[in-house]
Amino acid sequence: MSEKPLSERQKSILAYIHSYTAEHGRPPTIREIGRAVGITSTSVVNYNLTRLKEMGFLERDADVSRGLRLTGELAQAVGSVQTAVAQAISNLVRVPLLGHIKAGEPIEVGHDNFAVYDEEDAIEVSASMLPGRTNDLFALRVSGDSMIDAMVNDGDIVIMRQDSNARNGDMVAVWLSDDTTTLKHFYHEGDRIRLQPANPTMEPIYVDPGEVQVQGKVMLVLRQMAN
Amino acid sequence: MSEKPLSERQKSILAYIHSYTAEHGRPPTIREIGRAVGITSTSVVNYNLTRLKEMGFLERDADVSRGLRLTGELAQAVGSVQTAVAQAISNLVRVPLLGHIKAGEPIEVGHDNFAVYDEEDAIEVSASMLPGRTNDLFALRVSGDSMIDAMVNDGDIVIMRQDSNARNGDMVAVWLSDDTTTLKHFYHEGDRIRLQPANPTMEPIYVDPGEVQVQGKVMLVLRQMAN
DNA sequence: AGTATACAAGAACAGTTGTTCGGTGTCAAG
DNA sequence: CTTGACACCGAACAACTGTTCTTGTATACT
Repeated sequence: MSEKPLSERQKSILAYIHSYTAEHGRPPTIREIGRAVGITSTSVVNYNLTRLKEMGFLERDADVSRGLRLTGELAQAVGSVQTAVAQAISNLVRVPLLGHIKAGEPIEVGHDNFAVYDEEDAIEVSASMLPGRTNDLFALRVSGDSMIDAMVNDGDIVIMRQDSNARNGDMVAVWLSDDTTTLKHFYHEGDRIRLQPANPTMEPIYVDPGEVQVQGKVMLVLRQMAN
Repeated sequence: MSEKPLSERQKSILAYIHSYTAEHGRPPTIREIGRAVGITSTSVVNYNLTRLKEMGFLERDADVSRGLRLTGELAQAVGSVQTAVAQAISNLVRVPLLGHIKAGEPIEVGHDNFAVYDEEDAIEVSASMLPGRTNDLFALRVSGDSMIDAMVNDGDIVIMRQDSNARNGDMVAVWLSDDTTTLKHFYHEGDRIRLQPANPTMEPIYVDPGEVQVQGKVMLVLRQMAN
């Protein structure tokens, strides 16, 4: 009995209930439906509503004005929506993809406005993976193989937080005085700085504090394998 | 005029409209409000509704049953919500974090039901980074340094698609006959298989098709640098 | 033909619902 | 004390709304 296809009339009734509810915040009356779909008699609307209810498309509260509500799609989208939206939106961070990071160049940060929500080039990540503030984050795409000692490949995306003060253990993007940019673990050791590659088989390098300029702190590395 | 505090009665009216709408998918009638708040006369409810409307807490459609709707919070949460939900949810993929991947062990996949939406251990990623189906994805945390030749570090998270048929160029998780699991680029070459490390400085290995078992296809690698 | 079923239309009914109007009590300003 | 704004109550009204009943049409099946 549930295999019968919906008639055009029933489809437009469902569509009208959907749009009307979305627009007015309440379900339409039987006569409003009839007027919209082109039915002069309320009984015909009622007939089709009963049919649609039997097919499971909507629920009805007897003897209650506007006592109908769509099941599934919209019922959830109106009923339990505030929680779903709150969770989904609050857990989703949109990080602008601002440029590239290459070995021989400083990091190019196009504009300094990080509160971007409608950009096309952006990376969406769960907020649970990015602790702290989420408004001073930006993403860069790695160009070239020069970062392989940091376990970062060509094409990888690094999400960074703009911060010129690094703490011990942080992985930072540093611009060295020899015009190279690398990603290394940062350690203050007395009057010099140890830059430790992420790859444990590789040796650290030691530099003077004046030779390094911390461009930002790496928060997350993303690598897409398939497109 | 807008600085007057809400009376207890008005606050409970607003609360009732909110909860009633969330529960039934339609605004309450004047008499339903009166019954809930403890007002016997419909005119008093109407009086307070007019007052609340003047204060900007709700809108009213004259001469329409249930013709009231909360402004702000709920009006948005009901009106423009389906688009927000559609965007937020459709762009957000929740990948279950099923276990660990180590060098000396096959991949352990706890349960074979991937349609997990309420698990605690899950990774949320933008759907734009995960092409194709999103229901047969799972995530594994890498243990140990055995994957450094695949540019994958200890603690990294790999998101994989369950797929035993690999195509040339795919990065796959393979279980070799010597009881090691590695991540390599997969290439069919005649009657043997070439497994190419992601690190371009490392040499490939060649194996017989019978010696490899493809556990899945790597879609994404995640590395959290800071917690 | 006869029958059953799905679909549709119009009318009428009864309960619901927003609105309005007269009246009451309180409280502070004039 | 009087006045008026404010909050409230009860009742009545007219319009709205869901339901039901009767009738009609078209199609398929026996």
